[in-house]
Amino acid sequence: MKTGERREREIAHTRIDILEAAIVAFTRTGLHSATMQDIAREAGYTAASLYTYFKSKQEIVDAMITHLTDEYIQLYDEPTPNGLTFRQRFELVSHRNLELVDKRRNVFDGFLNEQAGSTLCPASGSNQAFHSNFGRRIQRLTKWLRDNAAPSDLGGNDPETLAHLLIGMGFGLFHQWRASNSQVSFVDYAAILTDFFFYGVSGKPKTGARKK
Amino acid sequence: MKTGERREREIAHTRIDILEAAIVAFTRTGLHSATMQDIAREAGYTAASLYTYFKSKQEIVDAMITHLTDEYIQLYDEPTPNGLTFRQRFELVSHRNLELVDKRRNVFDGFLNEQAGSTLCPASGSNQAFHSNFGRRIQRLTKWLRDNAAPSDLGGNDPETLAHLLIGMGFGLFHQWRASNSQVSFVDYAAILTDFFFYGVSGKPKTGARKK
Amino acid sequence: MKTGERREREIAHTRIDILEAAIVAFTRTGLHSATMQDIAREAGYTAASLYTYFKSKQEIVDAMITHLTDEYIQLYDEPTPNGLTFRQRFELVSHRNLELVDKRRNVFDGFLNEQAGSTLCPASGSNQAFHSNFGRRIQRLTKWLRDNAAPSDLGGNDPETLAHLLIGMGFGLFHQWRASNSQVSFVDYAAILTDFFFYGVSGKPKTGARKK
Amino acid sequence: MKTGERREREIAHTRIDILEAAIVAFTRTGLHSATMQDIAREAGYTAASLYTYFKSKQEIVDAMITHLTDEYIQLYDEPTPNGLTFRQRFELVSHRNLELVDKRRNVFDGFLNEQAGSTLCPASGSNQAFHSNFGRRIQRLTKWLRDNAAPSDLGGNDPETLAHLLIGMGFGLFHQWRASNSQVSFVDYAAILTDFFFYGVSGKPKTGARKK
DNA sequence: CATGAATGAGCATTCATTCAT
DNA sequence: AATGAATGAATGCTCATTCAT
Repeated sequence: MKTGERREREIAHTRIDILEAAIVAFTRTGLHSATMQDIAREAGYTAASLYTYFKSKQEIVDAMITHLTDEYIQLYDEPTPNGLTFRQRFELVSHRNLELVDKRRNVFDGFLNEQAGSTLCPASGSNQAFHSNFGRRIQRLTKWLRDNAAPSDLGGNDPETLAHLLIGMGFGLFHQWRASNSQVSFVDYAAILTDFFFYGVSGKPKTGARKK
Repeated sequence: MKTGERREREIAHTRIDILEAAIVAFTRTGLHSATMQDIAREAGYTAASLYTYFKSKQEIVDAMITHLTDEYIQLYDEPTPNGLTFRQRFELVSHRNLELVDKRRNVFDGFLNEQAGSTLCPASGSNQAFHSNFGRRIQRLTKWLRDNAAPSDLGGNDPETLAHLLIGMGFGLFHQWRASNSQVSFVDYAAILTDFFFYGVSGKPKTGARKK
Repeated sequence: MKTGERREREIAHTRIDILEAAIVAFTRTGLHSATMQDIAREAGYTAASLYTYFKSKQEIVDAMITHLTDEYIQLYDEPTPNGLTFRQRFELVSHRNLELVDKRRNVFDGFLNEQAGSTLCPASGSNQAFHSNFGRRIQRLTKWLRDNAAPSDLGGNDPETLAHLLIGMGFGLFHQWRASNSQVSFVDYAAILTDFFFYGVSGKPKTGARKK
Repeated sequence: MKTGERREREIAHTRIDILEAAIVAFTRTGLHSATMQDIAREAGYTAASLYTYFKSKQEIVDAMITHLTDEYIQLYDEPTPNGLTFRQRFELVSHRNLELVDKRRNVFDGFLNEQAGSTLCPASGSNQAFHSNFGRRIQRLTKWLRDNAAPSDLGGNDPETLAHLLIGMGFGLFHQWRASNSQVSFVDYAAILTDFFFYGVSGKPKTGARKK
């Protein structure tokens, strides 16, 4: 007889399976167009069964967004080698970041397609979940900047503003990558992102004046 | 009896009216949630009447996106005073840009809410319209950079990449603006955008070393 | 072009048609079992069309109950010949009453079947409508008793109590009639009802003591 | 190891427990709205377990109706003191009757609410159970009248008709009682019922004229 | 025997779209 | 040209019932 604990673990596992299936289904068909049947089919269940694990479609959507956000946030919790400069840490984390986006590229494709395709279309209640989760991303990145950069490293810029700029830049580069259809991995954009983040269009100073 | 030309002008006018109504309806209720009746009510017609001017709801959505993109693109066609430096021209255009976003803020709110809320949800094939229109924005901005900046102004960066970064940054700042609930106008972010675009976090060089 | 008034009349007419169809459907299949499709089929529409005239299934149910109650109440508003004794008026109205039940026998069959079949099963919101409409029946009958009987005619009994007893007796007799499968019309029970109402089991006094 | 007999007794006991739970569940939520889970929860089982004791939900409903009817019928089998007049016996049995209704008031509330609320809604074939059980009530009351009343006591009325009238009157009074929200016990209506049963609205003859 | 899990069969409701007037 | 009315096609969700454990 399974212990309650074990059962709970199984349920949690099934929930994750369903969420991953939902990601696939939503990514393929769109957040709104994807039906419970689509998700169920992808997960290997019938639509009715999903209600054993989630109360409603909305709950699945919300949990999925939170799931993706959790995954993103964990990225900043992974340890980094000691003794790196801020710029080196930045590049490392950017690399991880783009790596994750690459892994989840379909999700963002969906995002670009639907969102852009629509350019607008606030559903009903999902917004809540998205909003708070977008906020969580911003906050985690903001905290990372505060923890890893000296104020002088940020040129006196507000870390929260920089977080918004960075996430926006990520979207922009992602779009270019997808549009280019090139074979390069998205992580290769980390260098561009880093350079631009530190120096903008003016580029790294050529003179040796940057001693410190 | 109206001439064919006059009729055509009237039809074109009605189409624009409907598109503006659609923007309001979609912005209020969401791209997917907004029904033909919602749009019709906003436009002062009945749902059935919309079919006189558009073949389907999708066509309205597509036309609306194109309409908004046209509006955006025109922004770059407005004349600018002569004798400005690149940075001055950049700031001026950024200002116009954010001004337009401010005017259409509800549209972008919708975008952030629904899209982000969903983070994904590609309709079915409609995305085509978005995609091509997003591309048009990128292209126009890219062209503007090419026309207005000397290669050295861009630090050797690819104008198209910069266009992607800029549009992404715009989204990021817009989100911060909306989340902050402050009374500042969005156009005030033009300075931040400009500074960051030119120097990244390192900021404008303080020393006179940048003579040349 | 139809005037608004004429349109309204048409809508009202269609609503009644649907209610009558609903009575048939509900009577045949049961209040809960009958689907919107059942009602629509009976009314010659599709299920979707019913929503043009009613907001929900519940609204149809409520309107139907009210419709039936209205019909019942009107029965007491029809004029009666002058110069009748209370007993004569009572018998006349009873006659009309049973006549209506006869006409609507299927409705009451449904009532007996489902209700009895279940003997209990308070749905969800329909109760409200039923309750208030059952109350309306009681009140109208109570008023009729007050208007048509001198207190001495009622032997000092509370008219409202008598109304409850009468309606209950009607149900009881109806059940007997349906169970007996006899060819007699239900209106023939009016005499039994009247005799019992006036004298109970003791029956009409045999002596001529019932002068004036 | 339990003997087959003992097991059978246990099963029968569990069945009764489930039926009582069903009464509570149906009474609370309605015959149709109450789900197997509702019943199971009330009975301290899971829905699946109910199928060990009953073949289907319908079987539970039917058994429950029969259970309630059995309880009602037993009422007439309880001994009554000797030497009472018919009227005294009638009043005694009426008292017991209303007492039972009082005890089961929720059941009848459900009846009034749902049934009346619907006024119709025959399930599908379940009605059979109700019908036959309603008939059993009538028959038992009819038999009681035959056993306890001399033909003259009934004024020559058909006992079966009287049984229908009485049960109907009971429903009518019950409704009044519930609607009045008064603190009186329902058994207090026994006097009204008795008086009306014997004399109708004309009331007990005041004069001694009713000799012979 | 009890049950967690799974499911098939339905059902009310919505909505883009058509068409006669 | 405008619209009231009608509808086909979906969709989320519920629930009685089954079955392996």
